Amino acid sequence: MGRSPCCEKAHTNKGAWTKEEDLKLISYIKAHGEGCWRSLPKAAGLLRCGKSCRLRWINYLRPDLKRGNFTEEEDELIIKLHGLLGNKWSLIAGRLPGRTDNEIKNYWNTHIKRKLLSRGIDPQTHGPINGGATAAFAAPHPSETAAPKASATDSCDETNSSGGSQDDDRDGYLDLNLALSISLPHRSPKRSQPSEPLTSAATSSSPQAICLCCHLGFQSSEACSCHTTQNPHVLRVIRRLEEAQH
DNA sequence: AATGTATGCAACCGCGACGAA
DNA sequence: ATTCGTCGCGGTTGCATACAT
Repeated sequence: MGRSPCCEKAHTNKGAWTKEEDLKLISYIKAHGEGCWRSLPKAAGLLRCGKSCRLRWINYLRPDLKRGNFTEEEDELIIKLHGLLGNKWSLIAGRLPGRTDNEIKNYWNTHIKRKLLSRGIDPQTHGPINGGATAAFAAPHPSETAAPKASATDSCDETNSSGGSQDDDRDGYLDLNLALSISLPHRSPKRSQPSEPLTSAATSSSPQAICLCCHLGFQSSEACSCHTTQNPHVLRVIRRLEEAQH
């Protein structure tokens, strides 16, 4: 039972994008918006698969991209977020306006890993390279657990009652806005209908609408800004966390 | 100047999640 | 409840460039 290919590979270009292809993609999206990626290439006159178009747009052509070097503040933010979220590059990117998950992932692998190693910090555990001492950013590492999404929430609910070193662990995050009101970069209309009831549920009526920082026990801190978010995607993330718990 | 090696980045691949039928 | 199509994510690859010898 094989999976059908995402596109007709025999008639698609691969590899680096040409200026002409870029222009076609940009002008099409400017005119029609980010619609269905699968049909976009044909409509735009591109011999590319939809995935390739999406990637090119998100990682390179989007007008709101920053480009350029990462600042020291961005470095530190990425390190902290990675300590909390693990290799969830899209979530990390959501906290860094103008940066893409791919860019951050590359930057992590080429720069920050080395930076941490030079500090004597293990880039995966965020703890000291030698010795099993408590990690510098000791939030449960999603990539190290069997159920990453559940672990993030479990760490909140369970450690709140069990105490432990949670308070110590939080110290590294207190200056972070962890209301993962992740401004997921451009969702397709199909998946983020403005008319979806999620918005209102997230902001007012639903008791389920609790931001991740609340889940992590930060609701009494300045880090929590769930009450300010209007982003329906917040609830999407939260809902998944909720589901993972049950 | 030529060659080898390291580095950085763009792009691809495979898989899981999700919604619609 | 199941299947199918699509999207998005994370890991990996491969090319271009920089740097060293």
